Amino acid sequence: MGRKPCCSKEGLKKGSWTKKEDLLLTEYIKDYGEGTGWRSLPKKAGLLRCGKSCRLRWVNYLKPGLNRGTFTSEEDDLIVRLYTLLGSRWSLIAGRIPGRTDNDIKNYWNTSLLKKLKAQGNEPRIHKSQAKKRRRKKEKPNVSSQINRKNNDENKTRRKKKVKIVEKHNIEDEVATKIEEQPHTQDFAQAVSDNNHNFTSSSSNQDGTSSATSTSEIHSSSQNIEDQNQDQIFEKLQVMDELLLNDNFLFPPEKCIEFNNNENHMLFEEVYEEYFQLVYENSCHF
DNA sequence: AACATTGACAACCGCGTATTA
DNA sequence: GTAATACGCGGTTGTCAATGT
Repeated sequence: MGRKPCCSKEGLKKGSWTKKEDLLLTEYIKDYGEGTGWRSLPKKAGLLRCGKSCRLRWVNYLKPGLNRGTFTSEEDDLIVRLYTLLGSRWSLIAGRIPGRTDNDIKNYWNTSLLKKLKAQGNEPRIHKSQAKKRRRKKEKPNVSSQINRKNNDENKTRRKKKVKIVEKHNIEDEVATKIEEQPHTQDFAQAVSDNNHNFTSSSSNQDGTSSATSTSEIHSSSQNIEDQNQDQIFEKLQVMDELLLNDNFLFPPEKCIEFNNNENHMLFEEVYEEYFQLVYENSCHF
């Protein structure tokens, strides 16, 4: 027994959207907003489409502020680095590139960027913890009832944790709390510095790979320490990623004019800068 | 000119997760 | 506490225009 389809397929239109449909959807969302429920939206808006289809059309094509121009080399670089760290978590990657959607980036990656990188002999490697997650996901058997039960248990725990975080009124407290939760990672800057120190014997090539030099034997013998450092850095990035997913942290400081007079602005700027510093300084080692 | 191939991107599908009844 | 429902994500497919033969 499979899951019920998200909507009845009978009488619903599929395929490319017409201008009229786009207009109906845009007008409806302009009047009532996005939060009215996608499932009921098509009926209310007078569309013969599945709610899912409406959401996709809005998010990927009609939503204001989307950047539909060609990808710049800076964006390419950022996508590669984020992919190396996060794997194919396109929505997370898109969240760091204003104006781009997950679908955009995914398509661009699959059709152009990956080929370009392969041609340069520069195929990115995903950080090992992301690779592990991927394997686990693939191996996971499809037993929905058991999983549902397990999920509900896990949901409960997550909800409790979430409530705990929401109760915190001060973002600074939240940052401090989350950092404290990470063992041996109290000082991000120090960790970056330590990490860089460990890699002083390595040099980044133009193609993004790293190569050992005169102290390669030290590098080799400290493999475990290096792994631990990478894991620590990666854990930090995950914590920061969680923080940056907070609405207040969504875009870079220069894009957040409303934060300019906000007491949290400096904190945001620091977290954001440190996040990207970590991405840039460590992605080639993952 | 006709057909085949390729590339880009829009859209669909199934699944996992979050929320609600 | 549980099952049903809704949402969002990532993988995949479909479509169409551009290019090659």
